[in-house]
Amino acid sequence: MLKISRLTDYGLLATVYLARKAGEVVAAREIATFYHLPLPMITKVLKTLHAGGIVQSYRGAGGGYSFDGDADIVTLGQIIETLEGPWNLVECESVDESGHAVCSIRVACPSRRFMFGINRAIKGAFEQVTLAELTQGTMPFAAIKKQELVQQHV
Amino acid sequence: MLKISRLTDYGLLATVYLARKAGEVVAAREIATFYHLPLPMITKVLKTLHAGGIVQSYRGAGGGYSFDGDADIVTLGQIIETLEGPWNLVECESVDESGHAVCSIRVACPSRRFMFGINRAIKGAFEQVTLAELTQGTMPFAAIKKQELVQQHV
DNA sequence: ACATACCGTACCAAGGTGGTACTGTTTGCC
DNA sequence: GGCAAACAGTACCACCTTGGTACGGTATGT
Repeated sequence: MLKISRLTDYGLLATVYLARKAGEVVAAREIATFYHLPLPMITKVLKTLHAGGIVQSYRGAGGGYSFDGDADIVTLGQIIETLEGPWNLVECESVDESGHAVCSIRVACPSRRFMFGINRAIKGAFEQVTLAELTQGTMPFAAIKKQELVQQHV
Repeated sequence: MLKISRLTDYGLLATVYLARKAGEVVAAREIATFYHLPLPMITKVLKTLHAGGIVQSYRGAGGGYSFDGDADIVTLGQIIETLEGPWNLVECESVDESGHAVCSIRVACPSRRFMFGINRAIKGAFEQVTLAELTQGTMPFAAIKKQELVQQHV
């Protein structure tokens, strides 16, 4: 239905929270209570973020998570990719376990090229928003200009 | 998972097929066999497209569907909106039956503004691709330029 | 030792999606 | 008139994803 999952949304909130306290070790519980969200959800998403290398984790008493990276380098796209996994707008370009194309009418498909392009445009939009901007709460709105980069993808 | 549903995909294919034979009445069966897709799926999606005013329908023997409009005016965005219904990237802006905001932390949410912007950017991307272009198979790639239209949405 | 807090995995209910079936209604044609 | 073609509407179902929970394990500071 063309929307990001709630889990991904939680992940963004958690990342922003950590980025706002960059370098500081914060327990998952603190984030959960701050946003009034169920703790298991936050921990689950933080595990994923850690596995993806977005945040660091510290075990044991006094442990927690922290964002130690550069908020100007980490992008919204990276975070979403980490949380949602690799995705495509349509299955056109997706392949199954054996590496074969999923879509059977792929070569003759009239919408594939467009979808591929829009797919990239959307990913590009996510890629151009940095965590720093998310954290600051400013809004460098990404507009889409047609014919900006006409590409005949073959 | 941030992808359009397969039904919507079918709908795009069907619309393009009709647009390529603009004015001509085509049976659903013809479209289904052309794309090697299950007939009930195609009929279902064509009903939706007709209900949304994208295509015309003709009942009875020799009936079918046809695209009689202007392919330069109909946009990909309109078709998707018809097929998927109104959507938002996140639930932030969605409201329940009584008109209240779904999201409880809405006012303090750090990602809302961005999501709202990206939401619009994506919709804008869809809106800028016309059915005519889809039909021709050319690809006016939509690029996203940051800071193109900085908007401080309140 | 013990409490804190992350790790891994498994589980479950609910909702959405993809697909099918069936009955009705309209219309062209013999 | 009768029949077949083709859309209309609705209901149904299996499957998968999603949101959320539970629980035992491990690391660590006091």
